[in-house]
Amino acid sequence: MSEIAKAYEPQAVEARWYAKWLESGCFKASVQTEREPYAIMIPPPNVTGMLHMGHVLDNTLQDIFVRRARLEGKSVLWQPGTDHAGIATQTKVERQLRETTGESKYDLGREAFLEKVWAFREESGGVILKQLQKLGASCDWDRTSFTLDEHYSKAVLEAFVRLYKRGYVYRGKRMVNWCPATHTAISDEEVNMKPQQGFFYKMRYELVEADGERTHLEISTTRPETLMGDTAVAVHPEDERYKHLIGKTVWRPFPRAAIPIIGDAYVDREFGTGCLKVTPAHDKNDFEIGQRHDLEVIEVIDHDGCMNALAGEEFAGMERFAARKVAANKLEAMGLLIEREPYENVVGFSERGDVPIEPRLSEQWFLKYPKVDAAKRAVEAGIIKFHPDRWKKTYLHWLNGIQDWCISRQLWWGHRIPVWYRKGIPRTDLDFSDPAQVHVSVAGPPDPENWEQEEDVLDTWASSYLWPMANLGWPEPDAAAQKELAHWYPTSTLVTGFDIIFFWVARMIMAGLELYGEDKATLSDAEIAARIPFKNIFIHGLIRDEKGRKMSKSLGNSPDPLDLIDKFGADGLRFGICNIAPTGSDILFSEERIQIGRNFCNKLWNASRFRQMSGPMSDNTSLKGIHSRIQVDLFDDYDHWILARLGAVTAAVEACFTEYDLAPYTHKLYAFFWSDFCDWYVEASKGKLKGEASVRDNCLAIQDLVLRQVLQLAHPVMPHITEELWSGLGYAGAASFIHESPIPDARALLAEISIDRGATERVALLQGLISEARALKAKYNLASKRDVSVFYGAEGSAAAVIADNAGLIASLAGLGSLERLGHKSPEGLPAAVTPLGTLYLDLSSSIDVAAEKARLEKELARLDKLVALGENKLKNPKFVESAPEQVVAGARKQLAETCAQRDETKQILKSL
RNA sequence: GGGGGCUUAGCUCAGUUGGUUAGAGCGCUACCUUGACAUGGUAGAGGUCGUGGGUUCGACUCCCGCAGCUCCCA
Repeated sequence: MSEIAKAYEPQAVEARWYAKWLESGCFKASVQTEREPYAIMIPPPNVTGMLHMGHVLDNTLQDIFVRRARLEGKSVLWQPGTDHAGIATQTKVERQLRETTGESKYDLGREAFLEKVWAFREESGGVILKQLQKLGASCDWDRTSFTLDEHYSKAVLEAFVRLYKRGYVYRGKRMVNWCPATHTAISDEEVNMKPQQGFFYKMRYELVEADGERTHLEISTTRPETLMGDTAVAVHPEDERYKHLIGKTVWRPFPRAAIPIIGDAYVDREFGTGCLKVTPAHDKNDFEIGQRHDLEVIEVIDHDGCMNALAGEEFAGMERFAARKVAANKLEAMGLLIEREPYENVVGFSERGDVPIEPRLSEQWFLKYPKVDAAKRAVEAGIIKFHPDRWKKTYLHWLNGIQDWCISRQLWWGHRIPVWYRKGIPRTDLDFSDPAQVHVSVAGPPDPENWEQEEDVLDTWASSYLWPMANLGWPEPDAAAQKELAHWYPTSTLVTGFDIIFFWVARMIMAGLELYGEDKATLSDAEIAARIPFKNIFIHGLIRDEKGRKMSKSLGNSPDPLDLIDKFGADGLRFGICNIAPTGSDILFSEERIQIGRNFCNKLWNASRFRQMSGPMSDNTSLKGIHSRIQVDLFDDYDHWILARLGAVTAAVEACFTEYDLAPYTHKLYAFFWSDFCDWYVEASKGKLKGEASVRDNCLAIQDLVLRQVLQLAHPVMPHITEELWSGLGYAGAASFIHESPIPDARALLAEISIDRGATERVALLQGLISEARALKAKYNLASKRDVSVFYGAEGSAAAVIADNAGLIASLAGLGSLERLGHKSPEGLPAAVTPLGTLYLDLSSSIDVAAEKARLEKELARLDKLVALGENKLKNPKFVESAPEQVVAGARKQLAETCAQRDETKQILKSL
């Protein structure tokens, strides 16, 4: 125990305790079967990423959960790690390369380029984890995992091979989102829709054989550069204007060719002219129409976004947007362009390359999702729970419309797909069912010289979807890993943002259901429960700036969390961010809004310091010891009241964790500590601390109990300062940390202390009286005077309560004297009606009668309204009959009190 | 077009199965440096809970319609 410094300096305190925690192995996870297991797998941040506000929120929440679990005596694992972030990392290194040596990855070749990426990761790969430590994250760092680690890679390839053998993985030519800038397929989730200003081109396609008067069809499009790939024109089969033309042909202008007119219900008759040009190679919907009508697929745009030879000699090699203008001009020259109408449409942009994506037909690897029904069942039956619950709708909705997942990426940085093709056979001629031609295994073929490996790598999500299993030793756990799996799998809680429910959360669930255990077609609920990767999913919002905009580098609206830690302390930032994180979807961030965290740290610090200054410190090393110093027979009303409140806040915080509803956590803690304890209890204690030793020591013991509990309640959200004060106030025995003492629940906390409920009610009345007395003084500009005389007009029990607490009232309200009115006439004195009778301000000087009258009349009007409200309610026989007794009694009591206050106010008014 | 969410004080949000006279933080106003804390204290102003119906003794809360905002999917 040492003297608490005057000012709280978070930087020094935080660094010191974090180092001690690491040194003492406080975060180390170990299987202790006698304790309840609790495990969280960190959502792996990008290995080369930097800490941003989203990480701060996500990891603060996880740290809160695991630190609370440690306080509850559980056997805790928080697994850290990073993912390799295929496309993000690769493009970063490519850019670096281009800027430094001017080389491209092709100049270096695959192997040498990958060496560069590994070097980059060695250099910057640990940064984000170090930043998490600054935040106070209590991960078991010795277990830090990386998706390209040897053991992890093995798991990824094993999963691929198993899924392939079970028929879920296949190679196919399909429409994908192609990023022409980075030359890879990307997932739907990596496509951002942006409104774009363009033109709606109306053009004419001549009929091969005129149909009476009609010589052509008018067709609208935003993409004339694709017309060279048109292989049909579609109309709605029931469109009266066109349906007789179905089966006839029109001329594609260039390269000139006759293409069929087909009928397909996909066509929207209201949209444009009702005629749709069909380019199966360059539009997802057109491709599907093409499949239905067996249309030819002509690719005219290459992987780099440039036109190819099939588009015609004059277009070959031309960039696609240049080609758009040229194609339109050419149509115009041919007299086939009717108009260019300015038009805004929504275009998908590649998140990585920031260029419009090109729907493109390409050979890719796909995964048909396994265990979709079981994945739905798991959530519908509550085997996995979303918090808040409503996110399960989003999850189920997605699973209901699920489409095969394109898992291949045309990148080098990632898990190279474990498929080998026999040399000498053209890829297009391969028979995938023949193992002599296509080899699929983790180890590769025994005669590698005769094979060449698939060039593509797996989508990063197709590795991170194994995160919970693979980090605990799947698929080949050794003896130790088997114990860990048995202990911690399924993990307890996944903490993540709603934006990755689809591409991470749902996929992890399906992976677990399919791969964790034997190959089984259908699963019972018990099997589902054993295979799922986690039991609870805690979904939080995304951090936006105070105007609701997404945080981004280009807007410059994203603060550096490390700056914020410097400014507010890690604990301050954590408390602040947690305090403004509602269970809704977005969190509007501003520094102003998290100052509360720093202020709360300051308050906690100073209240602790004040305790130390208030009187001698006794032995605080055990809860039992503190209990033994508390003597209920010495309690006054405030002592009963504060302990009742302490029990209530303990139970409320516990409920936050059992119900996964963290929103009230910081709010309840703050309200209890700041208002109940500091503003009322400590203030009320000040007199007692100067009085008799037995009363003083009892009061100090109660403060010790409250502070001890508050530190433990607050520890999950503000670990450093609570650890510091835990030791500073002497709660730590020899070298013990705060989390090593199990947090008592409300029952254990109050053990043999029986709370007088009557006392807690009296305190509420006294608070009302004191507030009124202060307000009365303030109205006469006497707020700062501490020698004001006040009379009270109460009778009976109310008078007794006032008399019993006269000293306290005088001290809290700043009164020189508080006396019973007796026979003295209150006429002309300013008064305030309180729950404990009327107070009169003893003013020797004259008062502003008009102002006083106006004030009281306003008050009277308010009371009249309330009385009418209460009377009407009680006059209604149905209310009296059907409402619960308590509610009716409460209404009666309230009405009586309000009536008394009204009458009293009337009386005062009359006497003025 | 399909689905979700939101609408409560100037701002950001709470409000637990319907039950007293709707709360907090910030901001604002006035007063206060009183022996923990000005990152503080005391008091105060400020809301017909988006709108129109319905159910009920009773609706911020449940149901339906409408309006506005927002996100996701196509």
